[in-house]
Amino acid sequence: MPATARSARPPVLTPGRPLYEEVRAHLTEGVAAGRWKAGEAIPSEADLAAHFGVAIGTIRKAVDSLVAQGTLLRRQGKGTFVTAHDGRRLMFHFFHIVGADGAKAYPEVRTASFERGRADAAEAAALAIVRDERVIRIRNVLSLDGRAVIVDDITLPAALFPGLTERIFTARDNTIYHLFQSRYGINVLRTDERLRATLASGPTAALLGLPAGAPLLEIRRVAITFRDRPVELRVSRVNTASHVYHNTFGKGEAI
Amino acid sequence: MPATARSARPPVLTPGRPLYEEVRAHLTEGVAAGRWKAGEAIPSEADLAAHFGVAIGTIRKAVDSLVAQGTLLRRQGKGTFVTAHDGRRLMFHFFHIVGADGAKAYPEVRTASFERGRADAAEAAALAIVRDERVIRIRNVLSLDGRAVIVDDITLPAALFPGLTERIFTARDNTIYHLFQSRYGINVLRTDERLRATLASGPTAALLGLPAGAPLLEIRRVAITFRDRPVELRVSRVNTASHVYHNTFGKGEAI
DNA sequence: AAGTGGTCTAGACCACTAG
DNA sequence: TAGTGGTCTAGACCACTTC
Repeated sequence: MPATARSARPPVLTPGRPLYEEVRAHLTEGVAAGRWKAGEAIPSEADLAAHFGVAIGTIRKAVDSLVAQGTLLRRQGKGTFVTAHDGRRLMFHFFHIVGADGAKAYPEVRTASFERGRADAAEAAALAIVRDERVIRIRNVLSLDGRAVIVDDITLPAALFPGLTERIFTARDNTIYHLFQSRYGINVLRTDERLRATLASGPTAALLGLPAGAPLLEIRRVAITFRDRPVELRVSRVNTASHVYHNTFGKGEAI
Repeated sequence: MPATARSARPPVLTPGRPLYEEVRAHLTEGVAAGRWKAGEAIPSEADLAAHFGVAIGTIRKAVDSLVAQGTLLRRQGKGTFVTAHDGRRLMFHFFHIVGADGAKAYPEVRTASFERGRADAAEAAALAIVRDERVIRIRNVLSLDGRAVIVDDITLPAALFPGLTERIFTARDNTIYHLFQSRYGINVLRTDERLRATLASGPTAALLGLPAGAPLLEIRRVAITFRDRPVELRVSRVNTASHVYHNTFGKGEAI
């Protein structure tokens, strides 16, 4: 069959852009809409090819990009699955504090406060909501190697997290992004971070056991899901006396 | 022709791993060895397919990964080129300081000192050289919007940069990584960064016009080329009063 | 018109997982 | 043994660049 003679396909694939992009968009929509939930398998490549009326190679190209993006996960012989945020996957995808020697460390989290309020101007701008919209504010203290090292101030749009209580929040046995996903169907796709150096003061200094004037690394992170929707604002203050923020650029594997 | 009946191919492709990985390794080797220089075109996909004795689709898969890695660059209708570090490509790939409002800014660079010396223990460890090996130390002051904001202390293994003088270094009209590439054939593939918060003191404070005790963001970066070879150690100290370090994780494009 | 990369097809066989 | 993803082929046509 020549490449141009496409057979009839149930879902309308609007022309103008490559088929694999159409397929990719449909798959992404399916995940975002919860048609396939985190950890579940999507249909086999052969089924998808039949469903969309395209060759299996086109399906593979679409799935490839979603695997690269982190939305899907392939397991040879088993199937293709929606990525689940358990198993510490995003733990280290989005947590970049390591020991000064580069050793990874799992933080121990304690929730210091959990309150409801209304968005101020900065929060509203970061979360793409209107001012005075309801938000949830959480303060966590993270310890590494038994010492308090990080203070996290988290702001969530309350509308996205109905029924979230301190009890539910602290009872989670996994990362916060896993909670987002398992309870609210929110997949964090990417984060945007801005880092500054500041000086310790007030309650933050006290929580970290530091004198006023000690240097702190401040990380202002916005977590983003499908359709560029911000779902979380998190301001972290890190004592970098014995831990550092670690980061690599470029996907170059050795030859 | 069935998939298993491969025709004779001049370069021996060792079995055991996928053909496209073999091809990828050969292409990477060619770039690393300078067979095709930065900005030059590699052979066409059809030529490569004939040369390696594989299908064009296999070549495409190998090239795809090198394009994703940033080593190669495709231009439809023209060819596939070795990425050149001019045109500010790596400028913003590896320079992450932006205005507090997120606006990109081009730094103005002034070289404050250029000296030769011998590696101390920390430099030797970071650059994978032996202690007391010859190094070049450069101190740059970077200004954004007319104000000194960053002090860079750069350490280079002298063996990798023969004949590098302050005159050559400061005469460059482009980024330092472009100089690495154009004069020494060194392609920076990736960087490893560790960030801490520190306090301003001594000459750094003076260069930035800050009082002692002001908070500074310290970035310790190692630049890495093929075969995981470190080629540069750079310690940057950034005044984040009106600029921030910006960073995103996750390649998620909107649906 | 010729040459390049970009998309897509149809089908083969291999490697892994499960019943 | 059946079903899944992983690799690879051979060839078609399209879109872009250059002459």
